[in-house]
Amino acid sequence: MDLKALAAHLNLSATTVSRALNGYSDVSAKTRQRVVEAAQALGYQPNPVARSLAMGRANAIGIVYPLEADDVADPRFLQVVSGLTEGLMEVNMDLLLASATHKGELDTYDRLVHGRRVDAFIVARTLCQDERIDYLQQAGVPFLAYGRSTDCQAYPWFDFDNEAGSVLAVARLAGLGHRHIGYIHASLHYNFAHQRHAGFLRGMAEAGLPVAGQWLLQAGLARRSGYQAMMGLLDQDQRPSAVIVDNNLAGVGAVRALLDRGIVMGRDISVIVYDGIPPDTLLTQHITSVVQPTQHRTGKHMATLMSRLLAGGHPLSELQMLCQPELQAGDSDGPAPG
Amino acid sequence: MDLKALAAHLNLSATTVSRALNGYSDVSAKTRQRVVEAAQALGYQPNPVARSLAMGRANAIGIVYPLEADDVADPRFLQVVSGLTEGLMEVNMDLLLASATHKGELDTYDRLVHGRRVDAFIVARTLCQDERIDYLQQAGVPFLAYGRSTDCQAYPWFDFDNEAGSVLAVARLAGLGHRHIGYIHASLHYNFAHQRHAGFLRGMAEAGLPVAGQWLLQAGLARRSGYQAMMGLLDQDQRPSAVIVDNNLAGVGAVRALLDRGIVMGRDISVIVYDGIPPDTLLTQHITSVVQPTQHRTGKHMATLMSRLLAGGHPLSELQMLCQPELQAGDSDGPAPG
DNA sequence: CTTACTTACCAAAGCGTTTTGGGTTATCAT
DNA sequence: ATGATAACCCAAAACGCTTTGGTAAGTAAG
Repeated sequence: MDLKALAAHLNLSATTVSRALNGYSDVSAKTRQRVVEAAQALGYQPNPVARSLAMGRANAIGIVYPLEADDVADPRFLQVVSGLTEGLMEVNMDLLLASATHKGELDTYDRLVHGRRVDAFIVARTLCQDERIDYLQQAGVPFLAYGRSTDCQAYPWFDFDNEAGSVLAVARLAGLGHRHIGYIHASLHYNFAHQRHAGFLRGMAEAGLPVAGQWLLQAGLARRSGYQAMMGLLDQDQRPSAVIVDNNLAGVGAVRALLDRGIVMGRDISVIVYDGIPPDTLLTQHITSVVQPTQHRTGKHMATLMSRLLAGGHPLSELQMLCQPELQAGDSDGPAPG
Repeated sequence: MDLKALAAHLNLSATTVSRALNGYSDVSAKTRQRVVEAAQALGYQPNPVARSLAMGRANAIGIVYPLEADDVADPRFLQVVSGLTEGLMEVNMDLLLASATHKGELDTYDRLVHGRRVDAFIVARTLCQDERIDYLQQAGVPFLAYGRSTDCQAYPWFDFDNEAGSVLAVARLAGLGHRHIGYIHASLHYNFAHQRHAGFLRGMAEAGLPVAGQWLLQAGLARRSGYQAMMGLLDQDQRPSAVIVDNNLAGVGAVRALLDRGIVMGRDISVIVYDGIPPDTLLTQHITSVVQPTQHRTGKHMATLMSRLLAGGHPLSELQMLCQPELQAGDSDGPAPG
């Protein structure tokens, strides 16, 4: 059942049927209804390939993920993708997944956009200085960044207010009387880590607390790495009475380290972790967390931004979205000792 | 740079250029080389959309995953997808990701295939009786199953020899002198669980060992569930001296339960887990495991099968692939006590 | 020197839409 | 009545490729 057949069945031209279905105004209400009903009844579905060819758009967006990165295995990624596909479906767009070695990532963008397979990209895991963004900007390829880079004035992005999240966390601990607060963070090349780190410093300053260099530890984006960082912290002569971990991967490791050492969270030490602790880790305590919208909602938000981007005509302000984090209280923190 | 432009540049017809590039035999070697070189030099890339329209194929395959399932978060899924995209890229196909609620899953297939967005599907997490497979078979939509259903004669699939894997595991434990072997498994509606379970029974029979019903426990596909199952096993009056867990999600939980109880693997109890234990779990021991090709290689294998399927003309035997598992020795098992 | 193949190429007809640039009829003020 | 305006509708071109059904030139066989 193609457009021509439908048109013949209705004694109309293909043009009119097409325009009726696509909401053009030069079709009478009566005709439009007739068309829509017939399309429904006969189960007509436009051929997206023909559509794309005629319109010069692929009606698909691409997402490239690096093959060898630790975070390929990050389940959260898949959840974002899930929300994304759902949102894109509503505007009749497809999501194309491509993989690339880190080295070949730019080539992959090139191939996809040059080959007109996708209309735009989503760039995930943004770095402070991100060559992918530089490349796409310079090549004039539309994209939406999941996370801002340092210089983010000129392109669309979706991000969390990471700085505010850390300020929130510090304020909570300071309110509980903590004066010695440690901080475990991912590589500051990741902008989310950079922002959260900045927020930590600002929060400490606002609370009038000193920042101790030896309690500022960098960990990789991996559970084991967080484990080691926390162990390192615990082995120091002077321990902080509270610790913030800037990502949940390292957070899981950090919490496990405390358990292994028999240190009770909420009593012996206070812990706040970003993004909570996923239930698959078999840790029973409720960790006090800085939380953001669910990954799934995040995906839907990005779909919205994406459709605006492709529709065109939206000012940049409507293509940038900042989500405020919240503090979710658990029982992993408590009043400072003494 | 489109085909016509390239043809004009070469003083050839578009037909000839197209046929030269697509390996038709009615082009002289000299001309073909000239064309290929010019295409290379001018950076010509065929427009896949136009191509698809002309050929009546989408040049894309679809993979639908359920939104609410536990295993959306399964990192292994993403790794398979990674290998898949890589393999498909080589044959110039795209991977389209779609999500669906379990309820709406069949509709999604319908929409994608009816809308000619994809040429074929990959069906993952196959059940013994799988309505998706029934549907696709009956609808005449090409697909490749990742895992067989019970009745798997008539369609293409990729699978592991799960039964052999369990036989291997039992034989190893029996060889170590174990006579009392427990088994924790996922829902037998999953065919992989069914097959592994059958293999367990066969292995026990072949070793002349009795199967104790109270040591045959079902757990969900989740770490917590495996934790609880192992705890249940440990709380019984009589404990087995060895346990096999049929999936690594439950396996992680089971191992954690042993650690929490202070039971030392390899000394107090022997443990074999399917698919190993991912490094993100912060468990230090090397668990003896039934292992399969990496997820990434699995994906590439599936890409191969898929391209055969779409090329047509291959007998079913070349569209079905069974991988043999191996036993990877660790230090979580040891001789039976006494 | 035909006849019959083979080789190397090409014009034109699709593929199923959207878009362009009208055209026809009714409506309305003049 | 008449020109202008609006409201509907449509034929044909375009999108960039593949495929069909040739033709012309060269070669081999009769």
